[in-house]
Amino acid sequence: MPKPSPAGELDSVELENNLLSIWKEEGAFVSSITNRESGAPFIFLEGPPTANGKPGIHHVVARTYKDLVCRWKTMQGFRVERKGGWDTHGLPVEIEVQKRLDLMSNEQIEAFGMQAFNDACRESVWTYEEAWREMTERMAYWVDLDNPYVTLHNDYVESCWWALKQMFDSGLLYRGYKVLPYCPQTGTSYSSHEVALGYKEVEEPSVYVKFKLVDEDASILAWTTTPWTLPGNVGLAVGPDVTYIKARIAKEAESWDGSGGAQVGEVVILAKDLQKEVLRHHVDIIEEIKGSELVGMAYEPLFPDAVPRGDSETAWTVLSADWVTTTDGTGVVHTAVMYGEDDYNLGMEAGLPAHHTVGMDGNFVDGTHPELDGKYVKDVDQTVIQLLSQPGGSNGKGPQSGLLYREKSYLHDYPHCWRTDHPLLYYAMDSWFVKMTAVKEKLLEFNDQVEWAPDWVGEGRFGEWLRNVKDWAISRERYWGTPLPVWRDEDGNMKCIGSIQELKDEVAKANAAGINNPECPDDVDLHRPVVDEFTLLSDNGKPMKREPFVMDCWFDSGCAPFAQFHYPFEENDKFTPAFPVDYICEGVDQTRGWFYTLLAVSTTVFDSPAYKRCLSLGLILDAEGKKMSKSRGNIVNPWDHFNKEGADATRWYMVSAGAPWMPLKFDPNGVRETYGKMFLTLWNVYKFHADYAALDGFDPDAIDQIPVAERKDLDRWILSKLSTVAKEYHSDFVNWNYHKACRDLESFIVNDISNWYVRRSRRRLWDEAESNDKLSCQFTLHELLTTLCKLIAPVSPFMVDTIHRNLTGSPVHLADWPLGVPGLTEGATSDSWDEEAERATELLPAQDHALENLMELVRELAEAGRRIRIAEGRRQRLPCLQGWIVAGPDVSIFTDLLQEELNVESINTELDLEKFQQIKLNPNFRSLAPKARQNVNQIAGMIKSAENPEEMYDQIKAGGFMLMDVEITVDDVEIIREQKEGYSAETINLGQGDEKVQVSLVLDMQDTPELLSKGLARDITRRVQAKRKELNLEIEDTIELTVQTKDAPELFKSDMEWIATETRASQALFDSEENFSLDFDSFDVDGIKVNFHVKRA
RNA sequence: GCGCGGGUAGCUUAGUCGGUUGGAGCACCCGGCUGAUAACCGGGAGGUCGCAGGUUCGAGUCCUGCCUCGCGCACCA
Repeated sequence: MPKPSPAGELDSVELENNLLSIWKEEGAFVSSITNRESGAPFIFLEGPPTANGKPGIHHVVARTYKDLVCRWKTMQGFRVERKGGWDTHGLPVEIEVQKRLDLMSNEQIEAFGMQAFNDACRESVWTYEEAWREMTERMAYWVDLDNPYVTLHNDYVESCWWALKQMFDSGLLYRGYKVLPYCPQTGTSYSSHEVALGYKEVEEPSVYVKFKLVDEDASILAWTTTPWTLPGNVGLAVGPDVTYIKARIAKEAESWDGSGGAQVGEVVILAKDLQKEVLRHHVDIIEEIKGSELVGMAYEPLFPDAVPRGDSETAWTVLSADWVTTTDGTGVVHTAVMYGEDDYNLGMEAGLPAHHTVGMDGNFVDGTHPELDGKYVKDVDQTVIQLLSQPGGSNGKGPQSGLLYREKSYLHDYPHCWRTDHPLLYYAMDSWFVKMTAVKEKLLEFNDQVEWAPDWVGEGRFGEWLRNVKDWAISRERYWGTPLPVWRDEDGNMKCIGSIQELKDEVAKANAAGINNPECPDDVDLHRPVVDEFTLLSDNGKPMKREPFVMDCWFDSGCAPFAQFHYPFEENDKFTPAFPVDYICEGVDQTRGWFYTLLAVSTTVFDSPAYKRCLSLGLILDAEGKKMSKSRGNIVNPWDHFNKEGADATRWYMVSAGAPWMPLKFDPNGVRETYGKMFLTLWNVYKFHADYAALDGFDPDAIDQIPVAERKDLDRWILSKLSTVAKEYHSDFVNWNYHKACRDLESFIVNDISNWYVRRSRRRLWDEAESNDKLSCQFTLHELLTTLCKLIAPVSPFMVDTIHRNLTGSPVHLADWPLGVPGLTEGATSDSWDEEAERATELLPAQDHALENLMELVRELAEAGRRIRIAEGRRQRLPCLQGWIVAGPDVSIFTDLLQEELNVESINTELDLEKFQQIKLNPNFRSLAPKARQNVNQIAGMIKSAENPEEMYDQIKAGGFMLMDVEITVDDVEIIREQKEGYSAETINLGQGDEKVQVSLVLDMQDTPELLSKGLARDITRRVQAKRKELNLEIEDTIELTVQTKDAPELFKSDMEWIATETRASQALFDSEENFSLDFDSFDVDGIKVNFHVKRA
């Protein structure tokens, strides 16, 4: 190791920028990996961000946690390769481009040209790549951005195709006709995780409609919140076990809002439980009927021309469905086969006609009703209501009062398009699915194997999702994405293509059969429209066209574990040992996103989990607790902090502010605090060491190192504490409690190292002569700092690298974790994550708990002394003649230290407790309560208010002491010692339970001429030192000092000499007369005026 | 509506198995200390521990209900 050079002044931004260029020059990131060539692999997988949005502070949070775990594992000896990644497909990209090119419909895009449109998308995804790269580098997130995986690359897409083919071959990929949330504006359906992005609360008209029975003069009431689905009605569903009533309107309603109504004498049928909710008329109940008795009854279609009956026998009849409840509506569910999932399933089961009354454009198809045809469904709610309300109703077969019973506005959350805000329509359509329901048990089983942080995300939120798993709708009626590689002929024969080679072969086969295909080169672009141009040949010799869909872009990212390596087409040796991955980390919003799609793909393709550990991060909010979003304009720009406090402070703040999974309220002031407290303090501790080490030519490799056992108690104490803190820090890391680790370490640096160890050691290094004591201190600081650097490095990698390099000559990122390098041990695996703590702690200095406890007491005593002085009005610089420490453990090894801290001439241990103390008894509820039961409070009161506690305690010790028939033993009371009145003393309590210690400090308050002289000397010295600093004098400069005091206590010669030495005065003149001079400074001490003058010698 | 996680001083938060006096930091006020930094130390002020019940000798902590915020889920018609 080289000898340290002086630290210099801190400019954290400059320091970090310097390091960034050094790292770049050295290839630091790469060498941190090659350095661990022989280590066990630890596999991290980067969740790909999309670069068509600007990076914000929330990305810095996620990248910090990714980085810190990877750096930590690297230091532990693992080989941690980190490939970057970009998510480049999907609707967000298309929408962005559509906005820019003003192409707001599919027709417009196709008119513009699919190739040109996709070219624009391909370009758009890199809009902010540079910004991402700069942010990533500046924050020191070490990830390979020069060789990332990119979801739009042919290699990546080919791997996705391969995965789809695996699903296709195992029957998990299927084409279905299903009701899906569909946006007529973007012309595409959505998967459940996309739908979840767009729920909005809206108020809409809901209607109660009469369905006139064919064979009876009565109507069944049904309710719907989507009047536009009524023309498509082909059935009514009732619960077989629900009780319904047949009721006759008895008299006119008293008041009536809106349209609809009923005449006296009309008969309606609805669930008994909902009568009060629904009916606005007084009715006579004719009879009660079971739902099952209603089944099979026929009713008049509302819009007779809208849906052709076909060969359905059940159309427009009452059907039975056990999911019907009476929580809302009428207990009768209006069923429009094409516009509801339950409706569709019931319709298929019961044989209802499946006919669309609404087109893909969201408009009613011709032939529905003259007043509705061609109109957009959401625009004609009122028209539907009017048609129903007219006399006889929309079909003319209803009662004079019409077919509308009531309308009511209804407030509910309804899904909207997450890109265009357009309300989604549930719409039956062709779509492709992955049969996730078939592997549900596997999903649950694999999820159980994942170590989730926090565990409730895995068990609760994610587990819940998996238990309700639905088939994954993966096709999109869009342009920019991985094309669905399935070709289909007119008979429904299909082929799924799993590679470029296979595509080429099939194209060649088709060409041979006379189909005129465009060329299909090795680098054929695996995107639309290129792949659409190919017509393949089915086994029956018929032409097959590609199913015109692209994949849900979440499917792409779900393929990342293998597609990043172009598996199985190349780099097989890379993928196999890297799966499942060890660690992923993303925002909790990815639970249903990436966390799910990874598992979905790995389960269906590899029958395996995709990741072993998942850290799910909380959302990031602004300082007011509001979610950060572009629209609110409350996004914090990371550069505001990178350029001010630096990335170290920003990262440390984010990690220490709270548990990773808790929402983080990002407070810019918190970053400033972290900088001021943690990093400035660390720097000054380092500076203290480095400056003196440089001055003294300290050599950390010197052979005459002083063994820890031979160093001062103060040194042994701080080193012991270092071990204790480091172990705790490590174990917090293992348990994902990074916030706790960082908070404790910060407190150690500020309170223990800086405010106690360094402050108490300052004079040791001032000593210009070489001494064992000074060396002990230097070695101790050296060891402290180098260990701290290693502990801090994963979280905040900059400053500690500078420090480590200066102190040891090598970068901290190649250093070993102070608690061991299990990744390097023979036969290690990444799963030994938890086991290393045990094996490697002997690397740290020896722990001495007794010494740590003793120092704790000493520090408490020092604080108690200050409190006593304040209470007595005795200033700190005026020494006390003597002090007594009463009771407690032997603190004699720290007597000198205490004398200095307390400014007491001599500290004595006093054995005669009685002299200063009296005792008090306090009840110990924990042991008293079980036997005293309800009398505990009375007994406690008696103990507390004992007139003579000493006597009572003696009786208790003697045994058989009873209070309210309960025997009180020594365990039931706690002895509190407090000072007797009239003493300048303070009692402190330390420890808990049996280890509880009470120690008192008593200070002598008398004044003597010697004490007054010493006190005055200290005050003068302090003022002169301040003046020296004010005059910008160097530490080694000497001065000429003049001091004038009048009516002051006598200043003894020895104290004058002391002042001169302390202030480096080559000449010191003490004058008891006041000769005012303008350039003299003056101050008051205990009512005495002191004038002084400092001049550089 | 259902599920998960929060609600503790003006702000950020700790609080173990229920134990009687709920700790810190920031900010504020007073004092002290300092050749020690944006530091440090002591003291003060600041708390209906979201609300209401319950269990208990005793509840921030356990139970029930409610309010509220966030997230997730949900077309239940």
